[in-house]
Amino acid sequence: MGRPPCCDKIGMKKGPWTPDEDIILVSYVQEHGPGNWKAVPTHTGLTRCSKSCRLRWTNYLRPGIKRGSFTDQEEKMIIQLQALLGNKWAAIASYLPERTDNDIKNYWNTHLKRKLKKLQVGCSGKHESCKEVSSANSNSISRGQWERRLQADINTAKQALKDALSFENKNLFSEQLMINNELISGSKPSQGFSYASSTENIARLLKSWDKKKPKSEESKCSSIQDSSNNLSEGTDPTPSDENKSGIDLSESFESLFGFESFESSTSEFSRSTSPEASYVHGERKPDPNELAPLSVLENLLLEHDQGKDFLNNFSFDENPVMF
DNA sequence: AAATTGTCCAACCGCACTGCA
DNA sequence: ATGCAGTGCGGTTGGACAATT
Repeated sequence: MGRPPCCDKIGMKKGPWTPDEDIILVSYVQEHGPGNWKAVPTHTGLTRCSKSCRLRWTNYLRPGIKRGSFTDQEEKMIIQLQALLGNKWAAIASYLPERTDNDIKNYWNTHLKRKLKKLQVGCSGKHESCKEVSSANSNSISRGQWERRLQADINTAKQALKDALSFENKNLFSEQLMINNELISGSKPSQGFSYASSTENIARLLKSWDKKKPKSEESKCSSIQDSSNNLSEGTDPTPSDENKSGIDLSESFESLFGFESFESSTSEFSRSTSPEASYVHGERKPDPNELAPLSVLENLLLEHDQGKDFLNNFSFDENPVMF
């Protein structure tokens, strides 16, 4: 089966999007909502294929996207979710609603993969877990060992998610929750809010084009702007270089955003971080089956009542990830 | 200063999945 | 049951920029 890709059509433009195109696309989505991408080129006159339009919206123009460096918490989450889910970037991204699957995938490929490899080489089999990983990598691991390792990884990841959902480790999630609550609660008209955010994205883009800044400067600028788009003023979740070097922003979030209860938190979290959250962002259709990632994991987690700080205590040395 | 190498990330490609006629 | 159309997803690429020689 199959059909020729839409991008094969003659006359379709490829390559980087211009601010003009972005504005046209955002205006269209503002008016008609996301979806029916097939109609976008014909309605807007954009010489882009529908797929390109969807991608541009999903990965760049969509409101609520956080750009800039990943926080330690995000990094840990990605590592653990990758261990649990594999390269299911969309599924992983559903737990980090501010990040696109593309972003996470890029981050994994450019940073984490290398980092983890380095660490594995670094410990060069001294550590018990390193031994296992290296032997697994060289295919000399027995099936039993492999299964135990796999089970351990799954348990580890389950624990991570459980802790992530727990009251004690609410920091990262309170941040996400706050953002999504804003979207969900309808404190502002959902479309108006969302697309206003998009307009800001465009404004940012135009600004950077105007200035013709070097790319690095531009992205720094983007981070700042996006942070202000996504969060209350004065709470920049994007780690600057200083933040990377140890300043924990989660505390400031904790002080700013209280939690009602574990139940309400988790249910909110479920809504906010499951693919449905993406729907709120205007990215996807609501699909009952898409509840799967978090619901299944939640069920898994609820089966086990063992609890321990995982995310906060996670270290690469102790938790090598196979890939 | 110029050339080379490395890094990052937006965008593309192609397959898979789903819904519909 | 079948084929088509639309969309989602993961892998890959290419260009811009940064760092190094």
